[in-house]
Amino acid sequence: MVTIVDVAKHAGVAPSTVSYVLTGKRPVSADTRVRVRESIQLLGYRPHAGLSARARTNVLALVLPLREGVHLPVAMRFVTSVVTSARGHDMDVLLVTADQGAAGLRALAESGRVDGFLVMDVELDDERVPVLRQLGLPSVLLGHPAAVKGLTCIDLDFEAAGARCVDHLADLGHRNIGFLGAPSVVYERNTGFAQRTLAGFSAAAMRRGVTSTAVPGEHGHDWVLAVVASLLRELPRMSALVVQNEAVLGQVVDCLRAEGRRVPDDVAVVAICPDELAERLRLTSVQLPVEVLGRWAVDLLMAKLKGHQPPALTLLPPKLASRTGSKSPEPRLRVTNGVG
Amino acid sequence: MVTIVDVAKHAGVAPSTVSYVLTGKRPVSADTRVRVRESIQLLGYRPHAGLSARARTNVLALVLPLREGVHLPVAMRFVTSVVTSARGHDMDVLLVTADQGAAGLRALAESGRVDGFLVMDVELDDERVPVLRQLGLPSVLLGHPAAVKGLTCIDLDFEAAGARCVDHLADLGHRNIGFLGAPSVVYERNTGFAQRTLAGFSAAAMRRGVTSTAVPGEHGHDWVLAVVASLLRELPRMSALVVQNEAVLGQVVDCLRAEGRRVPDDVAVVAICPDELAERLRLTSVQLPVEVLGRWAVDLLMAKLKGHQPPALTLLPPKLASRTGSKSPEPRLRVTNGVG
DNA sequence: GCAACGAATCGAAGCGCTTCGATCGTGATT
DNA sequence: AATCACGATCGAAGCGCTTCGATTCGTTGC
Repeated sequence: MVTIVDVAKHAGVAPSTVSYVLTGKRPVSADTRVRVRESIQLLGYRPHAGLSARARTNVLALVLPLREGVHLPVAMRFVTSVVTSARGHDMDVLLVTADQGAAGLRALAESGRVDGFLVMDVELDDERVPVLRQLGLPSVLLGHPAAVKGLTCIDLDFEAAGARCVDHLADLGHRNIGFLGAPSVVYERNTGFAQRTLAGFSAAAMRRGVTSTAVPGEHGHDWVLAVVASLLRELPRMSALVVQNEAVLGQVVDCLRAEGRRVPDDVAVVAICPDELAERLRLTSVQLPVEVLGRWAVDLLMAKLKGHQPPALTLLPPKLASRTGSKSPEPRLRVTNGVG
Repeated sequence: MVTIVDVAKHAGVAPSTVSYVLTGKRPVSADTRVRVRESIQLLGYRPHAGLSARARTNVLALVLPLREGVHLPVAMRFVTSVVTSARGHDMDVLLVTADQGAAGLRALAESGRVDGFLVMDVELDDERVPVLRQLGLPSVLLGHPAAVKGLTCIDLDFEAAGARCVDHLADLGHRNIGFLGAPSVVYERNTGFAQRTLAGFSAAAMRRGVTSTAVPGEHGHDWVLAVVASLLRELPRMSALVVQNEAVLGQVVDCLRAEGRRVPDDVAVVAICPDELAERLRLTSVQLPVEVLGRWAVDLLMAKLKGHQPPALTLLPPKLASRTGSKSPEPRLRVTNGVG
């Protein structure tokens, strides 16, 4: 390993002089500066990251707490999208999955190992937000807390998404609509997307004069059975169900059928999930545009790195894809090409 | 800022003892350990990683060149597996997707940003291998080059996998077997898994006296059509086809059907791919145990970080899952729970 | 011609942490 | 009882880098 001392020796100066050439914290004569630069080049010296490191690392941190209730396949779609986008900007991605919370963020920022942060799974009152605000590094949130001032956030408009489901179903004549959401831990954590969807759903139900019930959706087959049963008990005339829970979506449909309800004839199911999943199960859905969100988030971060100041909040309007009428033939494998 | 010295003073021990409690590199009596832990807790001490050159960064680099022919969904399954395993060892993952080759590896190692390397998409004569050998940092290859001495590699035994497909089909009486492989760029790069599978396939075909033809499988619907047509032309009596190409697998089956061949009645298709995909298409397959490989790779790397010297090459025996006989009902969503 | 000045550079003392040889108690072995 | 062995702990020497007071040395002002 080439150290600053090696460079100093080679250039015939003191290590501190090399340091000053690197940091520019004290004036160095043009002559010496050139000589030191040459030695650095020649020896292939790279300052040890974390100590000097005011230089760009070309690494962005994707902070993704892998905690209970996070649906891994969907999370990984985000990762894929972020990684491929980052690649287009010549950036690598540090996947920070250990949840050390705000302290972890600060430590990472101070260690100088990354150029910026992409933060996922944001809670309404997230403890990491104040830290992000005062941090020297730029950051973008995938999802948004209650107060977004001074931040840069991008998210699907989940409130509108929840409302959109109700409106769609109410337009079709449904008067009793259930809502099966994320696992309860997600609500207990006050995770933004879950709370907002529910709020949008509830408000729209009230506005449209629709009777509704909402329940969280725990994982595990027995739980799903119980949850579906309780929905049917609480809302006997339930003719439509909105599901925001990728992990149990398929099981929910199965359970409804096991209870003797035809889907979608007896119970119309609308999912809020990535398109592919809804496509496979042939369910009407509000699309969760994972790829767009991931790419956009990276673009926003790169813009901030270049010194721009993008808007505090970018909300994508929800899009509903109706899949009731046309019973397509056997679902087909969606083919994704490798990256060229 | 709370330093290790503060903790040591508070606990009434030497700083080195605190360090040993933290790293576990030397035994510390249970009594002392508890006391030190309490002081750490009480003072809110957070070790400042990255200051000392020898400090662990708790980051492992997952080197995954995102180049043509790499199938992203499968690659991301590896990433998922690696990330969740790494999480269990309190490690984060730096996803290095930029293909700067050997130079990039060296730069990364010298920058001191990672503790070790996990290298994917390994070629038979990979330029990165000599660098990995002389690097100070431990590394594990997912896949293996021609010469593995001094390395640590883990891989599915693709040669056996190729042979296994032939044996299975030959046992069923097939005498004309096609092989549809990865895109041709993958072979041109001399990527290990592709070359080995083909070698195993060919050798087994010869051994069993089976007529065979092998073609690479480019992406894009028109290409697939052309490739399938050419296979049927070259091997008119082809009654079985081995496919090692996740990206076009579904299309291949579609094209065969479009050509009037029933699958599996006229043409038995055996895939080499992750189980889930084969399950969805209801195809017999040799399983590509992505999750196991990823987890095992991380375990190997952690073992090396602890100073152990695992075997140079670990090969997983291929497992064939037969899915012909039982036509299961409508494919069901495979549910994966979030991480708890 | 000599002191004062300031830019350029040096040397050494840290930074917080790891690591290694040394030391200090034990209990077990002769 | 003296010795040994060994686990637990300490002290000090680094690690690569920054930082700051000190030291040059060529200018300038008088």
